[in-house]
Amino acid sequence: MVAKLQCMRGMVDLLPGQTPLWQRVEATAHEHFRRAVVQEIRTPLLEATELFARGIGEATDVVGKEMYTFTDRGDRSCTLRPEGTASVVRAVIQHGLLSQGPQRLWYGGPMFRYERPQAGRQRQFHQIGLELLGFADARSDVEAIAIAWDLLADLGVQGLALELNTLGSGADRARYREQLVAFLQQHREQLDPDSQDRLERNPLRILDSKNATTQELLAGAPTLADALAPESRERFELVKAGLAALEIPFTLNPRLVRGLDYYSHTAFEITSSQLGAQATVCGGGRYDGLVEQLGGDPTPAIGWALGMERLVLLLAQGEANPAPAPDLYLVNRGEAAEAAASVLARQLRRSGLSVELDASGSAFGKQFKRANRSGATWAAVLGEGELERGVVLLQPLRGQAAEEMAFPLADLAGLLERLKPVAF
RNA sequence: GCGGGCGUAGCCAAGUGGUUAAGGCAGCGGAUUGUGAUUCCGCCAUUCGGGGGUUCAAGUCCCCUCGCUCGCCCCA
Repeated sequence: MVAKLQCMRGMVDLLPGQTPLWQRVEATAHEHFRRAVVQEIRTPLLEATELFARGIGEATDVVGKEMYTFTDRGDRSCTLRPEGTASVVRAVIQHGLLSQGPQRLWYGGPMFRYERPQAGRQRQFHQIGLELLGFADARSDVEAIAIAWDLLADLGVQGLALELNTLGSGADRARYREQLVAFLQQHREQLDPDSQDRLERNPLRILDSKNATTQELLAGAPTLADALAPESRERFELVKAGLAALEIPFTLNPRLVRGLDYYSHTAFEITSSQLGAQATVCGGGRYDGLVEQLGGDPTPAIGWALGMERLVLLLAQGEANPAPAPDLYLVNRGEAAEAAASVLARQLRRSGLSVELDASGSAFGKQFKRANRSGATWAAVLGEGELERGVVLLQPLRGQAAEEMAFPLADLAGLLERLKPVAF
């Protein structure tokens, strides 16, 4: 036997039992975006590596070690997108969309990161994301968060928590970064190895460390909140007040530091305790500097990304969807009758019914067995006898009384009238 | 990249060195050549993720490797 082929590590197939749930999530998201007047944008999966290097930040793990990067035949360095924001911003700049005013955009689709897979984390994963570009007001932060919150609530996800923090302006962060590094340098030996490493590369991320002794040490460290300029502080108060006015509950998490470089001011995560180690369902924040950093005019913006796999995990509860039952199962046998059955199946399908046509040519008993198991509401029988009489036999499969009715093949309208109310 | 657990059929699963790898579900064929329940009968792993080794003998022990899984890191 030839060695079995299987999909690559960290890549998964979504089988027919799972796709209905994905479709429901996507349809719900689309509807929420429609109501919020947010338009879809689709960008290529493949981008020049430089886009992510410049946009996300060289110091981040995503860029440093998780990207699917390769050289194409034209010797260009290409990367499979590890997230959506950089591409959206690139497209917006490239096509001058902001000259037409602020943009309210959403995107969806696969993202790629070369990581070790675990619960709620794959190498190819899917995100749905929102980007509001050209909006500076704190109310846009509130609106972005509210859209995510309401979408998740509408889907029926239980046990979610919104965590909120502010990273301040770029100037605030630079100031705080110095204070933090100065403090931590004095206690360098007490830091865990990872945090020591981050002291040079990305010191703010140390705040997020799960190491217990590092966290004890941080208790005495200067806080980001204290380093905020008054305007930044006021801005954050407005965001909190806006969320409170919408009755969206949140908890403040001063250690919430987004991993990607481009965030500023509002940062948030929506998490679930039921997800294991990868608890974040939705993460986002404000990124006022990114558009300019990628070559556009300075533009304030806020956005978030929602992890589809994690969301589906929360909704699935291990339940697989059964195969959908057809409205009608068409039993047929005999050369001429089989040909007529194909025609009939097509006519019925054109009328909107779901019809399973038995193409096996097996004995009637066998076909009926399959008809019954298909879960169909009706069995229709078209054999040589029926064809000669120009009728099709109709039999309800749900009830025990197997009342058979003959309908003229020519009178398709009458047949449909009989079928539709029950077939639904 | 690092650490723990696990790989027997499409799925669940017995088997802890001794002759032919239980069982269940699903599937397929038949009993029933024009009618769906149930039942009954038959079929469905020359092989235990893959490779090497130890042994008279390996699904069972050892090594390597691949994959899955949970966690670290990181993030959605």
